[in-house]
Amino acid sequence: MNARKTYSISELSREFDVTTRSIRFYEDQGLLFPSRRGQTRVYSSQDRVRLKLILRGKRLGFSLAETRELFELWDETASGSEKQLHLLLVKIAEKRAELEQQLNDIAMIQLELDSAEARCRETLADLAEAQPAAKQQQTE
Amino acid sequence: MNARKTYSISELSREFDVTTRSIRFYEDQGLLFPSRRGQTRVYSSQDRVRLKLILRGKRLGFSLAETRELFELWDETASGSEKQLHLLLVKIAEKRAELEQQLNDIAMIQLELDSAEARCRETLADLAEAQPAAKQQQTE
DNA sequence: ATTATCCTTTACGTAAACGTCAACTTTGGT
DNA sequence: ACCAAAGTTGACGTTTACGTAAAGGATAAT
Repeated sequence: MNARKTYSISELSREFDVTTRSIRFYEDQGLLFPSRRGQTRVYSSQDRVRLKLILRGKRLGFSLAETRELFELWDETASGSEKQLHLLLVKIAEKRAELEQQLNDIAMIQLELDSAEARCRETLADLAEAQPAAKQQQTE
Repeated sequence: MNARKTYSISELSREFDVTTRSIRFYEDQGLLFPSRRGQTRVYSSQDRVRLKLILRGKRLGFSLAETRELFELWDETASGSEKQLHLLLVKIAEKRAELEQQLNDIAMIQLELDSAEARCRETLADLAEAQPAAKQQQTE
């Protein structure tokens, strides 16, 4: 029922634009556990989702260790004791806080970019005025 | 007119919770240019702003090299040729795109956290039902 | 004057996240 | 049967972003 397609390492490599070396490294670090056909790695759609999450985390500056920790806590959820579950809730709250901080940072940097762009365009306008109609691109 | 306070390296270190080692390293890498009183570094409020930007960038996973590049382009803006200015606009657009991607990533991860938390709470509820009133904290 | 506290440079060490061979094995296609 | 393509396991190299002394100069307080 759950999309039972499987993937080779190079398929995933191409799809997510990441080297096979990296994918194997993530496995080394305990983030992925593909099954094997002979000695060849076979990735399930679950593995694929995990890889997607790893890369998403990376783009946000999460370390592989952090991501792995979350994976582990998540995996324990099924059989988790009450303590484990509360711990996971705490971790989730922590991540939420981090993301809030990042949203804040992004908003601030966007403001910086706004003003940088404005100043940049002003300077360009000044140049255009001092040196009128030198080549007239699509200024309009 | 522009808040002319100055800062020592340890002041900045405390304010932003970053080691003096790091601050000096950022200078090494061409991100900061404090003036000197004798051989002691003296940071202006401009330098302080830059440090803030550096750290903000770091939290978003920007490398020091990337941040430095932006600083350099920005510094060139004042005396910039048309080409330089257009280049800066391009870079600004690139950064905007990155930030968009990050916003996307954050939104996705927030969804993941939502569902993780929900499942976690469900499991906890199930436990509470199977093992009723064992210690009754503030479940309500 | 003498601690104590900052600050400095120089230099070597390190952890994370891969890149880059090298040296095989496996496998699908002709 | 055979070759090229894809996959495998080491093992060592590299970059980034600092940590960690080591050895000494400058300054403020006692």
